[in-house]
Amino acid sequence: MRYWLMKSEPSAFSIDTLAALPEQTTAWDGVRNYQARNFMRNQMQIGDQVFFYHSCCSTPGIVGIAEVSQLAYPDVTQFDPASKYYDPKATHENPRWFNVEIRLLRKTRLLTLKELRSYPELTNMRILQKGNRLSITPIDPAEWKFIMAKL
DNA sequence: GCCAACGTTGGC
DNA sequence: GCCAACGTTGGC
Repeated sequence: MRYWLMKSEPSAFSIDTLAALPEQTTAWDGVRNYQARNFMRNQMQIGDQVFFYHSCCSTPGIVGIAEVSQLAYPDVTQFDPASKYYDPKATHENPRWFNVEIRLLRKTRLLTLKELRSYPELTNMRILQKGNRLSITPIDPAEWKFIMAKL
């Protein structure tokens, strides 16, 4: 089993949006970055654990724990001309973009980016590196354990 | 709103 | 295959 961190902008889709859904499950669609896609398509397994992270907000940080509840399948928004995630180069025969589904396990306190930066144990985290923009990043098991103990 | 960093596109 | 231009991300 692997561990991940997945970013979402709360103005678009927050932890509370997820919590309010009937099954507390959502398709992680709209990812248009090849590295992030490859993580979902090639590596994510059902049961993988996920930190849900709020980015692009006044206080970015980890706000919840989720798990992968469905393996990757073609992202339906790439075929929808009305969607802002529409990709004219994608076809049903040869889809470009994939998404997993995740289910909320629980909300947590807000563990801020600032606090993450304060722990020497976490200095190698991808999300703390300068210039990092990747919306899905793997988390080291030791880092996962360390963060869990702080939540 | 600013700006640095990064990814993607497209001309050559 | 290179690289400049452009668009996007995301912290501050």
